[in-house]
Amino acid sequence: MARKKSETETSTETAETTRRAPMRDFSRSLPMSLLRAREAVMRQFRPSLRNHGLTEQQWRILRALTTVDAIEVTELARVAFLLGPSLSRILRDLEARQLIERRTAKADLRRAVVSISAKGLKLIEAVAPTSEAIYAEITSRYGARKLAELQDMLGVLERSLVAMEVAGEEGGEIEE
Amino acid sequence: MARKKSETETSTETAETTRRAPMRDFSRSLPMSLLRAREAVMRQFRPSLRNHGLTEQQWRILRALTTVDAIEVTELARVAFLLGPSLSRILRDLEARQLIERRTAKADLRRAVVSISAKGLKLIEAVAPTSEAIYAEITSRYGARKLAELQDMLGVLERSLVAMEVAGEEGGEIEE
DNA sequence: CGATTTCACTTAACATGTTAATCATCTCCC
DNA sequence: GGGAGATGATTAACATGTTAAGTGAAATCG
Repeated sequence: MARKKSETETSTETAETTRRAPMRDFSRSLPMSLLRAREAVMRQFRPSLRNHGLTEQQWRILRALTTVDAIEVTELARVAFLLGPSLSRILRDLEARQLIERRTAKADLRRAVVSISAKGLKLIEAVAPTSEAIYAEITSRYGARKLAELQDMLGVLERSLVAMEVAGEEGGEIEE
Repeated sequence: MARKKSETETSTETAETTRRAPMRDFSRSLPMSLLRAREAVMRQFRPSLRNHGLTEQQWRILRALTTVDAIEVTELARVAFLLGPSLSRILRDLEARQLIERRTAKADLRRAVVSISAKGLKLIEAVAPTSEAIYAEITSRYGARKLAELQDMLGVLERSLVAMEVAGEEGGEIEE
């Protein structure tokens, strides 16, 4: 079905009639909804970050570092929601740009402790006003109450999915 | 502030007390909430896709192709929510694996038209049951009603952000 | 102790995200 | 109809996502 070549049309747009309707189910899936929403949000921030020579992830790391004195790499990965390998690379670059400082823990030579540098702090302070203005604009447009509600629902979703993972492993997957 | 070395502690976990509280604001931002929620969802699907040799994006493309007879590359990018360069690479690989077919439009030699192959369809049919089971499980755990509401809210957010972009450009950024 | 295992982090390898540049075609307008 | 500009698609270059493997140090247990 849906094979008709649309003879009543001007023909430069073949299949224009064929594709409109049946795609809905797919593009309305939960992963796609989340992806598009997040992309729409980040599209607001990226230009400003880019003007300051920062990627989204680099910003996340520096932003997280401003809230602590110092932090171990693994914990930083958890907080900034980055995988170890990504974090490793980014920290190498940020250190080369002298935006962060890294030292090894005295008690455990495996662990590295990271903190933001003065230069890094200055950069953050340069970006923050724009970022906060954008965030405020988003909040105002969407509604502060609704935004809080949305984030609550996202949190609940996240937790129910974590519970789902646990339930799927309780048999004993020790098959290495 | 918050510089005390925690002399009352066993000292292997320096800064353990320093970092718990002050991180909240950051990790509760809207982009982080969306990112974590989406990751929690995708974590459910990735293993199954991986078992069938598909990445998330390859699956999105094939899944989109099942809903149309054929589709132009640009339109496919829009529907599968991928940027052109990513799509280009993935289509090259999927074509090499004979999961899709590609031909050039007769009316406009710039345009390429893509469709799923029999082999691709078979693959989709092999993956779909597991995917749908997972989706059903998510729906059941989170609640169908709440899920629909969440997706509505995400859609509203997306649209209000698009409106925001337009508003930010209406002065005339003709500065090349 | 000392071998084995675990742990923190890094590298490696490949796939995708992101922006800019390139290439071929197509449109439009004179 | 021919040249300037627009358009569809790809390629290039760099950053990150993702999984597996590697490396060195610490914990564990015999």
